[in-house]
Amino acid sequence: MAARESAPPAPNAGRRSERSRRAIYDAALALVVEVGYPRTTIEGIAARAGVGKQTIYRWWPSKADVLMEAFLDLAERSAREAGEQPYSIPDTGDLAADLKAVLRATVDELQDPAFDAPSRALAAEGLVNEELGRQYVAKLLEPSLQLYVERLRSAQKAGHVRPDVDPRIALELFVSPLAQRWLQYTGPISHDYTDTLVDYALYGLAPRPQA
Amino acid sequence: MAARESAPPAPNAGRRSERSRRAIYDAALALVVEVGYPRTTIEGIAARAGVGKQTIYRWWPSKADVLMEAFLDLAERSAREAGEQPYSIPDTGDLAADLKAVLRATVDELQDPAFDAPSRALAAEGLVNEELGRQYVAKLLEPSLQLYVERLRSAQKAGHVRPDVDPRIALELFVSPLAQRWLQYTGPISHDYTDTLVDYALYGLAPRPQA
Amino acid sequence: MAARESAPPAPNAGRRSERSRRAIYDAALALVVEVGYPRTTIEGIAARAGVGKQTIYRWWPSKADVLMEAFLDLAERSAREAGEQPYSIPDTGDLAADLKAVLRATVDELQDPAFDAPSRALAAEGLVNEELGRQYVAKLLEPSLQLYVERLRSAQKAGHVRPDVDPRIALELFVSPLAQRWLQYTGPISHDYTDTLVDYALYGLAPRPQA
Amino acid sequence: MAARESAPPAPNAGRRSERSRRAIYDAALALVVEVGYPRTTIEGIAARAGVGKQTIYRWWPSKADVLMEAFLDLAERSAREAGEQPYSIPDTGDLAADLKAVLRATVDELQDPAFDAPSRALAAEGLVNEELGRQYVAKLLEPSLQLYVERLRSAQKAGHVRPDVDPRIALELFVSPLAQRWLQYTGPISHDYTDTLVDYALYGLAPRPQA
DNA sequence: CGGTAAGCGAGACGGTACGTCGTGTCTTCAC
DNA sequence: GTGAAGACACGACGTACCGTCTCGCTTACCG
Repeated sequence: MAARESAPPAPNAGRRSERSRRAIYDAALALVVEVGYPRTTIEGIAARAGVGKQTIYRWWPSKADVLMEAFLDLAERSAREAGEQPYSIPDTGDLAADLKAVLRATVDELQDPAFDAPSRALAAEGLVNEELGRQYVAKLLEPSLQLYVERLRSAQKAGHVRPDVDPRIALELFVSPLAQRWLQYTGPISHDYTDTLVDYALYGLAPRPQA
Repeated sequence: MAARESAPPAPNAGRRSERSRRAIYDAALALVVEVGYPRTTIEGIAARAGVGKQTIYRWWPSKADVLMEAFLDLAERSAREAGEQPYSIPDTGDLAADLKAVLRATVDELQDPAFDAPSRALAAEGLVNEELGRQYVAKLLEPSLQLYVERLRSAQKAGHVRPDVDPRIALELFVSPLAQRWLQYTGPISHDYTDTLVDYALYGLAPRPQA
Repeated sequence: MAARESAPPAPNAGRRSERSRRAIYDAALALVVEVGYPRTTIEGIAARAGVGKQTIYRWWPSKADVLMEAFLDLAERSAREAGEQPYSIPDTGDLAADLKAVLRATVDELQDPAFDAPSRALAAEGLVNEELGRQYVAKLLEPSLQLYVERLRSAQKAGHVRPDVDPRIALELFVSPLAQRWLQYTGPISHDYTDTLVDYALYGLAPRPQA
Repeated sequence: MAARESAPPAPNAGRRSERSRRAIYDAALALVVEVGYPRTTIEGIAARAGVGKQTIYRWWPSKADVLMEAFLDLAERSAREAGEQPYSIPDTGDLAADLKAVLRATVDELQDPAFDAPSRALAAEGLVNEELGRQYVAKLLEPSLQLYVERLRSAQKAGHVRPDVDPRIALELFVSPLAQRWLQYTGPISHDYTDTLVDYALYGLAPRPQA
């Protein structure tokens, strides 16, 4: 439609070296895992990728953007490998069981440094850089959360969730606590823990009148 | 009993300049608000505080630690100003109302840049630096969360919360969603929103058998 | 044959900026004249030359080495400007007259701050840093002294100097006293003074048997 | 007659600690020998002497002045130890022999690091700091040179030196070459060398008419 | 002979410069 | 005409000393 950039001559994406891109992704992810995000530098990435610095600056505006793309690419590849229906929450009819299953899988994923390190790094950058934070949410978080929204809608249709409940808010009852414990070290995360969250969220804290 | 440091000669805290400390706190907080955390530098803090860099390095190991102390000091002073019972959650007997009131106050606080900017900066640093992250939790977060624990225990005694519920986990149902929306920009925060969180958390998402 | 450096990656001299080099030379010489050697700093040179500090550290190991090169360059340029026979001592057949002429010119040169300041600074550094001192001698002093050696050899051939005299030592009789008075302020320097030195050195202090 | 300083309250020399002064002298001399002059710092001297920095700043204006006094003190003590007539040149009637003897002794002294290091350091500082340079000459150099003046005067009376020769200049013919070789590494120094200097200086470079 | 003011060891302070590292821009050369 | 290589201006880092300034303390002198 229109040129995106104005000042720089807008590099010709057609000629872009796929080889370099891959090397940069790999280097960025490896460095974040190995030395941590703050000690990961653009010079370091370039050196490790066997690439000129300019090649990075030509295509990405910042270290965080490199990592963001690298991580999205990683997620995509993982998903592709993992198999069929790339992303969705099972719907067996038993809402509690389905949520527990997904959250258990999430807990496992969060323990994997290859996922934890870059993801945490991006989150950290996003806290302090609103622009990037919103990208993080839009590209990484929200797509996953929408799966919960769908599963909860389905549960509402089946009468297992109150119809007046807003699914986008409801999902936060079990997702946000896990997220916070993970990111901020406010507590240990485990399968038991997420099971409990699901139970509390679905049935509430207040005693049931009859039961 | 035992010497703490070994390499550096352990500065004599008795001789410390109160004047400099105050100036450093003020400068650090002001800069984080004005130019943002990443562009806040130790040199900048020193210059603004009218202090030698060494005076900062003598007493703090890193920018983040300076900010942490500065922010703790700020919180303390605010609390002292604010009044008597420094921190507690009202206990009117109506759990929902009490929680909503506290969360509304928290929402307001999170909008204040003087609180938001440093707090967010520390959280960001903590994501990527586990040591600091745990300090952040221990010194800033957990004390507040304990107030929720107490209030929930009191509610359990009054029979307003199921006795088998773990209050430390329960509080996350309404605190963590707010925290995540605030920190990660996953959604807007408002009084309505926190009210809803309290309702969902207390009464659950699943329909009640009788009502 | 063998790599010279090992730790630093040995900058590529081909890419070196001539512009920066010149600016650094000029700044270094100007500062030494204006504020003196001890108050000439690498930061100051960089600032005045409009150059990053690293550009200095990349090419020179120390302030003294910068100044050494700058001064050598200055000397070379002066010589080139000055004209034809770049460096030599006249040989009119009258040894005393020739030596007096050269020494008078030297006296004049030593009074010029543009020469005195850097030269003295390098000498001072060389006193305390043997490595640099030897460079100073090899690059700056010895070439000039060799001219005296040649002139004295020529005089020996002509029978004006005893054949058993070592010219390399002989020249010190008039050069070193001047050098010491100049460098150490042990006495005033003037054309009369150097004339006297030549006379004393050529004809000795002891009375001549006949005369 | 009048207070020397005006701004500072002029420390009371009567109360001065002799113990500290000695310790400072010793530390200064030792450090200059061990680590070299440029890496000798006032902080280092104070630490090594077990003395507060202020005790140094109270009594001396600069590192060089400390060293100057320390070295003068050392020289004095050495002289006192060495024996009776602290400094003088023998007068056996044989001028050449007497000069050679003294210069040989000087050569030996210049090889001793305890003498060489501080002396060289002060000379270096003096090159670049005229004020100090003149002090160096007045306090350290000139007194020794005066001994040569006297010896030469005596030789003139005895008819061994031409009466029209200026002894203050004459002495430089053998002293300055040695000084330059020593300070600037322009050549090796040895007994042979100084013997040669004396011969050249006394009898000149030009051939004698008769012999 | 007891009080007080000085010198003292100690070391924190506001500064300046150090030498290094990383940024983002620019230029050169090879493919 | 893209990309590897890397020099460049710049800015911040964390360290070392500077010279000044309190702090107790000890020590002499003086009233």
